Amino acid sequence: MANMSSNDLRRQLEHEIVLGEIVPGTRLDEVALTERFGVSRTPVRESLQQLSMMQLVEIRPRRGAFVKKMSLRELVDMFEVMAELEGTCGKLAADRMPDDERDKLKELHLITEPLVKNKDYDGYYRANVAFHEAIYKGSHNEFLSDQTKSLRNRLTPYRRLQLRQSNRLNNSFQEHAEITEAITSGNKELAEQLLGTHVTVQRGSFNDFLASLPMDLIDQSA
Amino acid sequence: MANMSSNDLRRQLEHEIVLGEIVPGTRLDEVALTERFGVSRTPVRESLQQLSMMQLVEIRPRRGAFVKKMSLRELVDMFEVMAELEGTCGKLAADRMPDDERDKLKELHLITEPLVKNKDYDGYYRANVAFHEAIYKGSHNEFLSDQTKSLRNRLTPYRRLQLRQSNRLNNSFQEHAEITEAITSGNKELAEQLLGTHVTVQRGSFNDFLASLPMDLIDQSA
DNA sequence: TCAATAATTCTTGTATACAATAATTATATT
DNA sequence: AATATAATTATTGTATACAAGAATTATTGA
Repeated sequence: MANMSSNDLRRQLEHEIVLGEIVPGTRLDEVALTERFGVSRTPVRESLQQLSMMQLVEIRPRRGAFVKKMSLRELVDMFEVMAELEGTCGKLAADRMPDDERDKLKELHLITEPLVKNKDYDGYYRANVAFHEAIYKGSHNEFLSDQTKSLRNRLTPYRRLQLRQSNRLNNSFQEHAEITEAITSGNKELAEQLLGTHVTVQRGSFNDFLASLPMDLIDQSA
Repeated sequence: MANMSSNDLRRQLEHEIVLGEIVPGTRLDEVALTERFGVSRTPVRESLQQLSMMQLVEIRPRRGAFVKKMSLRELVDMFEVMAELEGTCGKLAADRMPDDERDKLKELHLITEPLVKNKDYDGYYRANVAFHEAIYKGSHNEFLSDQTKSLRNRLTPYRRLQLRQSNRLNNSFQEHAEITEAITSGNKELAEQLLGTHVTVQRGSFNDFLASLPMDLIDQSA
């Protein structure tokens, strides 16, 4: 398939970076990628250029491509924007979701109850993604939905561990209940407010949020 | 200078697309760009890959790169997000701007008064950009500021003509006055609300907004 | 004359070659 | 032995070469 090699490569690397399989800061050696994917440097370089525009990779002239390492400041800023975007999605979803989508959202929430009970972290993680993406789509603004999803992806490496505690799971489930109620009942102000605080801090303090970040992945140069 | 050729190329094309010098839908021929910039296809292609990730260019496999043409739906969605981002910038700026930035904002607003009087459309256009960017920066959230600026750029080709009427100029000036007052006085709710409506509709109707769009630049395929 | 198909040309996508700079290792000097 | 400098190696950035698919033109047959 044509031109797909550089796009495929980009998607694969994107996936690995977002999932934290390639740790922030790692150098992406062109010839190494060449050998790994069995292609020449041309598509490898094109995929790296793409990733650099997605802000997932930093290209330092004449010294190579590196998986982007966020500073604490950058992360805090990004989480703040994420909160706004999630809030906006919730506000619009509360306004615009048709009945079947509201039912689906309720369902997506309810199926997580046993996952919380069984402390199925991986299961809850996946269900959580589905729940939130249903809200993004519920905004019926595809651009907003894509932007929010893309920002979520960029923050994922820094959040993976956040749900790995039983109390956080319970907390998240509780908040989802309120969010679901707000959206399905069409209370857009409440939906916006709940989702705005849900992302970042899980109703805890800013210090709790900071403490939840994996400091070893964070750029301390500045 | 190293690796700068593909980045320079990207920046130059980005500039021309944002300013509408290259009309949406135009095909970007690789060899033509090769000849124009006096470089080989490699940096040309790399810059096109970059632009495609910025959503300014659409690469159709095996048929080339085209300046992205937005559909009406996409535009409406993007303007809706733009309104939210501007509002958020305003809200945060009202909270976070130090005194000197508030003074600077007042000044940026006041210097537009003669421009409005003299119907200096180009001058007002530039001053308007400066005014809004001061608010973005005032949010003291660089990520938000960058995102907002980038989205504004993507929408620019579809807004260039919006201020080309005397009544719109007056209207914009009047709204800026209120926005400036809200931000400098720290009224964040008002700042958010005013900026949210300022972007899109200039307090007019949705139909007025639609009518202001250059339909010839808009993708009608869907 | 028009439609369908074949031949040709053009363009993209990928691989490779070459040049320039950075990184590394070796050598020399104190 | 340690540091500075030179030589070597490796890696990036750009140009070119080649292969495959799309677009265009020419040709054939009704």
